Order: sequence, then structure tokens, then C-alpha cells
Amino acid sequence: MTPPPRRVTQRDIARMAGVSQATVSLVLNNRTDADVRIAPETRDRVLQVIAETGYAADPAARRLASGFNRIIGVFTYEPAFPSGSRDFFHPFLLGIEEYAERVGCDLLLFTSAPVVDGRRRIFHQDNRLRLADGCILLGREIDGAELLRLNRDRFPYVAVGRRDDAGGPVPYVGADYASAVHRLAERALDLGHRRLTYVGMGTAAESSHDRRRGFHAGTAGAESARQITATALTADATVDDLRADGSTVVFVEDFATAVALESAARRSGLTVPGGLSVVTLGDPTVPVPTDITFTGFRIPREEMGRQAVEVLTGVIDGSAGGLQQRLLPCELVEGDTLGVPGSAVDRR
Amino acid sequence: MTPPPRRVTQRDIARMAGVSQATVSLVLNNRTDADVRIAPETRDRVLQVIAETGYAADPAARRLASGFNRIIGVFTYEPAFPSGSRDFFHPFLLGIEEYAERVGCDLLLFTSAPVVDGRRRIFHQDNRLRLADGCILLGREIDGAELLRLNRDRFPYVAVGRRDDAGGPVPYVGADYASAVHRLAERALDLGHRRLTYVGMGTAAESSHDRRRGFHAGTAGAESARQITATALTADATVDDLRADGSTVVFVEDFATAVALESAARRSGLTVPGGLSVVTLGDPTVPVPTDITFTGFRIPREEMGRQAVEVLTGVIDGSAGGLQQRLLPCELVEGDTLGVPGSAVDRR
DNA sequence: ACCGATCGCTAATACGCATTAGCGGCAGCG
DNA sequence: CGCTGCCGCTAATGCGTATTAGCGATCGGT
Repeated sequence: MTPPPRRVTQRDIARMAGVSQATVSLVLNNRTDADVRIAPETRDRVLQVIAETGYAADPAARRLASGFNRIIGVFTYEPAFPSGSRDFFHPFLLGIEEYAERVGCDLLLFTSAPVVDGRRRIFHQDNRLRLADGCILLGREIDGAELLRLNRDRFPYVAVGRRDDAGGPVPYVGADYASAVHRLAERALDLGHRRLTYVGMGTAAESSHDRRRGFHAGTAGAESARQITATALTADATVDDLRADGSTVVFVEDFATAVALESAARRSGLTVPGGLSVVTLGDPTVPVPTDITFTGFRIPREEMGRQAVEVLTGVIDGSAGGLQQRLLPCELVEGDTLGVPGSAVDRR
Repeated sequence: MTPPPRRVTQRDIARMAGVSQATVSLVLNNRTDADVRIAPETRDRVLQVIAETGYAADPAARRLASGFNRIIGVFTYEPAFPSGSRDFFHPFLLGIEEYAERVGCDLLLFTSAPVVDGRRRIFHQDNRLRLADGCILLGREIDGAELLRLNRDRFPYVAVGRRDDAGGPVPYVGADYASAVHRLAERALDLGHRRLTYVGMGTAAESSHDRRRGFHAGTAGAESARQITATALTADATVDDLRADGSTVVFVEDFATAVALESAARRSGLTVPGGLSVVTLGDPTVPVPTDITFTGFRIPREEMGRQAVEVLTGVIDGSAGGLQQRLLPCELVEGDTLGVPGSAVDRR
């Protein structure tokens, strides 16, 4: 751990240009305030030396002195590039990077965050959070206690995905699941469905809650609209359960579960969508092999990433005002798995 | 741009624990040298206060004072998460993240690097390079001048992919393309091929050069082994050219080009591999729809990322010694596109 | 009882930059 | 000629931490 060799500093530049270190700093920051004037020839001389030496300010010192350094932290509650969550995080990062590049920010990925009780923690002994001007939070579930702390510390941040209040409103850029599911439910009713079942994953995440809320709101005119949990049963057992209930359509939270249900339904003699309609409530987050285009909606992940950075920069420089919470619309996907009920072919 | 609110500092901790700031620092860094002793009860008292306040050292100040901060810079010569290069960078990042997490490092992505003359530049007015202890360079082609500068500045770095010297040896973790192509060429000769053609992309990148070198070395016993450039001709024209030359096998640098050639060959009445064998020299970097398993090799991208971080940590703490250059073997893929020549079916 | 050696801690300084009060010089004005 | 005001710049200070020299106290030895 030998310290790195000494680099060129502003003092060096100052000496070479025959000015003071302060002048170098002023020139570098292009300060042209009324009370800080630098003669054009002096400025040019300093810039000349800077160009010759290829000097660039030490970002750590700059940050320490000024409090800012144009770095945006990115915290992922799971590793950012795992094969498993690959298709989940990637679009977000795509948008985040794009906007960060546009506004000239670097990205600091907090990969060092240790895992405690099965999830990553922002706050730990050696967190480098404060190296960033603010940070973006990614993850299906985010610990409320950590949000609380971020709020308390007044650390600028934006969550990707809607979050409940945590000692104050949580800035976020989310997807409007409630509205999307609502519209899908109405469409099912329009097609003649009267008994609907929502198959959830049994998680407490806001994203899950919003979908259920949308389902509930959209099925007000139904004969029956119940909610069950996928993990409790196998796909085949779930299909049996649906038959027993008389449901003609399922709204499935998890894409892979929808795929499994669809094939289980057909296996049991039900056509899709005639015998059973299957609506998915989100893009696949893990690769699932299927040729079917499911009816559902598309989550604007990339755009969420972009806007998260946009909102964050607003939060950082205090210009955000009240609009620190955004819900982006989801585009509905006209798939092949939602249709008129009653054309079931039951071969049992 | 109002400065962020004052945070808890070591001075605050010191006051609360009734010790000096220096003591807090010593406790925090767990210093147990012979010439620095802290009474256990004092240490506990300080740790107690630290735990209560949830204090974490300011990384900028820490970096300024010590010269290190466990941050690894990642520089990509193209945006890191674009759809186009998606499958190219992702595996590297996967490995990089994994190893960084293991050694407790954060990753700093230099997304702010501006584009000059069509490529990103590491060194620019406002680069945050020195915020990291070292950095990893990703990209098909890396500017030699920037490598030179890194060497001159003695900034720790590791390139992913072999690089030619640039004012001294360049630390890298690359894939052994030369050996892989060499072996494939020998295999072609073994199968009876006598006239071979290498279809390159006409780039000056080391990776490209290594493949050609392997091709050259592996085809010493051939009747003809020539090299042409793909971009000069359409796939159909290239196939005509191959026929005219009497080539029975093509070694194709770019995966997408290989896909195009294969279908062009079949379109022109050649069977694959009987009429024309097609060997690919790298994994697809952009999604190309094909059902064929091409004969070629696999680039250990993920492992390259991992080992790049490993080598970098060695370079940073000076323990790397001479082993700062690694070439990882590529696993050959037994596909369906390399076979015995002469069984061509020419329907022309 | 005196001296040297440890022990436990602190004061002081450096790290490189941003910021501000203010200094010397010069011009303009009366 | 003296005063005011502006111009161009610098000295000084702070940001929060790591590091080191060294101080007072205690202890062991003779």
C-alpha cells in the first residue's frame, strides 16, 4: 500500500504560470462573478499551462472542498449484473447510463454493500455513499428503515419503483401498475368474463400491492374477483383450483408463473384463451422460453432509469420542488391469451 | 447548489466519547501497531459512540488523506449498457462486479467521458479517474496514447483483452485467440481442408490480429490460406469469391458475418459443412437469430472480468510482480458447421 | 529515590482544492 | 492633490481524515 506518486497540483500549475493557487482554482472553475476578476491574458496563461500539463483536479479534494462532484450512486439490492436478474436490472441501467452521460455524471456502483439478513445494506461501517452527490435505489423490495435514514440524513436519492412513505414522501420514478391492471381487468369484463382470479407472488412489495389494487378497482362489476398466491400450489393444482372456482381468466403477477399456468391449462384440456384467459402483469425478468405472446403490459424500464436520474439531479440541486414522484404509464400488450370466455374445450 | 447539511464527523464522535479526533481515527482504522496503543475500554467507548451515531467516514476526506478508497474505475470505450454492445460488455461486467463485491470494492463507471473524434476519451478536463485506486479498461480498441499516458502517470490499470506495449508493457487479461484459432485451423486441415480463407473485419485491434496470427500459424501445411475482408463484399459475393478460389472452409471473425455467409452459401447451392465449412471466431456480440450451432470457440468473458479485477488489485498494492499479463484459454465449440470437405452438392 | 522504558493518548500537520476577505495599484473625479 | 472606487489578484482558511512526533503518566529496576 505505497501511496501513489505525487501528481501535478494546482500549486504546480500556479508556480509555472506565475500566479497563486487561488487564481488557478478560479480560472479552472471559470468563475466570472462580479467580485472575482481575472485578466484575460492571465487566464489564458493559466489555461495554457493546464493544457500543457494535462492537469485535472483531484476529484476527492474537489469534493471535500465544494461538496459536489457530479457522481451519482447506484445501489442495487441484489447484485447488478447477475445472470438471474440480468433482464431485470439491465434496462434500468441502460436508461440511467444514458441520462448520466448526457448530464456529464459518473456512476458509482455500490457493489461493496454487504449482505445482512439476506439482503444488501446501504448503511454499513465503510459505505462510500457520501462520495456521490445522490443515489438511485434499485430493487423489488427496499428496506423502509434505510429510506427513513436517507430522509433523516437529507441525502438526495430517488427510488426506481413507487415506494410508500418512510418518514416523509419517498422520491421515486415508478410504473403505473395500478392503472395498467385496472384497464386490463376492465377489458376482461368487456369481453364477458365474470369470475376473475388474481395469482400473486405473496410479496409485500409496493409493485405487488399496486397491481392488486388495480385488479380490485377494475373488477368492481364482476361476479367474483378473488386473489390467491401462486407459491402455495403447483401450476396444475392452481388450474384445478381455477376450474373449481369457475374462473375464466387469471391475472398472473409473475411472468414465469403465467407461462407455467398456460401450459398446465392446456395440459388439462382447457384452451387458451377460450377455456381460460391468461393475463400477465409484467415483462419477463428471467428468460422463459415461450412462443406465445401473452396479453399484458410493458414496463417502461429504460425510461424509468432515465427519469430517475433526471429527478435525482433535481433533488440534488433543490430545483425539484414538489414533483419528486412520477408514475409512468405502461403500454398494454395485445397478446393472444385474453379472449371471450366460454369457448372452452374440456376433454376431461 | 446549496452545500449538503453538515454530517457527523470524527470530531463530533471524539467530543462525545471524550477523546481526540486522532484517537477516533485510530480506533476506526483498527490500528494496533506497536507504536499506537489504545486502551481497550477507550476503544470500546469510541466504538459504542460510532455505533450509536451510525457514523461512517467521509470517503472523499479519507481518500485525500490516505490516497486510497477501495474504488475501482471502469472505463468503457463505448457506452456500457447499450442495446448494441449489450451482449459484449455484460459478461465482463458480471465478472468484474462479482470479484469487486468479493474484495469489498465499489465500482466507478466513467460514463461522463466525452466523445472526441468518434471515441470516448479517458483524459479530459474534468475526469474523475483519480477518485479510483485503479481502473479497468474495456473496449475492442483502446487508444495507445491513453495507455501511454496511464503508464507515464503510473496510474494502476488493467486492460481487458491483450494489448500491445505502449511505452512499456500493458497489464491485461485477455483471451488466447491465437491458440484457439490455431487449433481450429489444424482441425480443419485434419479433416482434409486444403484451401482456407479467413474473413476479417479489417480492424487493427489486437484481438483481430491475434486471430489472424493463429490462422496463419495453424495453416502452415495448407495449399492456400488467404485472408480477405468481409466489409468489401456482400455475403453472396463473398461466397462466389470462395467458390472461385476453391476454398472449402472459411474462418469468420465476426459472428453475424458467419451467419450471413452460411445462409448465402446454402442459397447458392452449397451444403454446410459439406460444400463449405464455416468456422466462427467469437461469440455473438449482437443478437443474431440462428438455430445453427456454429463451430468455433467460446470467449471466457466473465472470467476475464473477474481476473482483471484480481490483477488490478495486485497492480494497485504492488504485489503483482511480473504476472500482470494473462491470456485465458478459449474453449472450442463442436458445432455443426465444420466437416469433411468434398461432399458438396452444387445445384447450379 | 532516581532513571529509563513503556503505555495511552493528543497536538499538529498534510492531503488538494474552493472560497472569501482584503490588499495594492491605478483611474477618475472633484 | 486627495479621495473614491474599481480592477486584478493573493493570503488565509476550511473541508474531514490519516499520520506522526512527542508529551505526561505510570511502572519496573536498581
